[in-house]
Amino acid sequence: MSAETTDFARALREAGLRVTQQRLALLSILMDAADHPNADELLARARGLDDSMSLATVYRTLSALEEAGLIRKLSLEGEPARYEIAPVAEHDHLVDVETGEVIELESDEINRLRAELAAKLGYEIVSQHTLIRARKLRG
Amino acid sequence: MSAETTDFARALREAGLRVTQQRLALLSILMDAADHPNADELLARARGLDDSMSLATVYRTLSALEEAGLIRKLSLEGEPARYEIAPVAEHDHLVDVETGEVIELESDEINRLRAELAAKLGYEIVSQHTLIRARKLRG
DNA sequence: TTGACTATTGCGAATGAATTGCATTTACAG
DNA sequence: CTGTAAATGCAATTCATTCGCAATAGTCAA
Repeated sequence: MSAETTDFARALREAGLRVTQQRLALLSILMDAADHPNADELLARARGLDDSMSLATVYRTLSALEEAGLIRKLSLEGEPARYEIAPVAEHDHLVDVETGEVIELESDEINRLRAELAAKLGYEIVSQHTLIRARKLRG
Repeated sequence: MSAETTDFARALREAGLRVTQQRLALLSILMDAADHPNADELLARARGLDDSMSLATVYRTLSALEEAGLIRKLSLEGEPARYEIAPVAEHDHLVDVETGEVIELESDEINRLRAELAAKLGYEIVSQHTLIRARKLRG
């Protein structure tokens, strides 16, 4: 097993989860994914590694991994949720309204403003996410 | 009819939509709502005014009104979408993770930062929304 | 006003993402 | 190795939302 696989196993154990083929498969698929796959796409890719995986397991695994903080669920409007490996730094998303492409946005400054805004109201932020729908400008 | 009802009728006509009892009812309910009701709640309230309204009509009307820019759909994680009258100034939302209460946030500054961010990537913003989940700090 | 045209509605059935019950399998502690 | 609870696969279910279709009701022109 590669170093990465070992890391996933440790991460699972630290989260109090058993290390299963299915969980390792989904984690490695998400780690390698350049895009933000949804449950069906994850199932299709996972079956390339282990053709017995079921959709129910994909959903249950994704919930468990999200709860453990290992992955992030990205709920978009009118389409199935997409998933990504939990980013080291939190980031927001920009969806190209024409192509559906998802672009990751960094902005510490925005995060700081939001934290201040919440604090002013007497709240501490649990999670925050900005979703921008945008159209590519003609070059 | 009150001035408000007349305004709604004009708004509908300007959007190229027929002025129906159902649309007026939903618009006035949303205008008066202090909260952010979902489709079921809107149906229940609408039946107080017109007990023949159907859930299908609620959904179809909400889509039409949203498309016309008269209302805004607020998609939350794991629960039915909620709706609000289209605000004069765009704003974001903070959801209290303990009570489910939705608080509206103003931040021109954040909006400006997001527009800049998008422009830098060659995009023009179609819509943008920030959802913060937060916990009330002990006084 | 009246009639005609077509958007809108109500109803029930259908859809589709996500969840669940249950019997079987598997991880892993002892 | 063995026992036990956790995890899985499958099929059935849930629930928000959408759709087909016949009936109704806005709107527009005469």
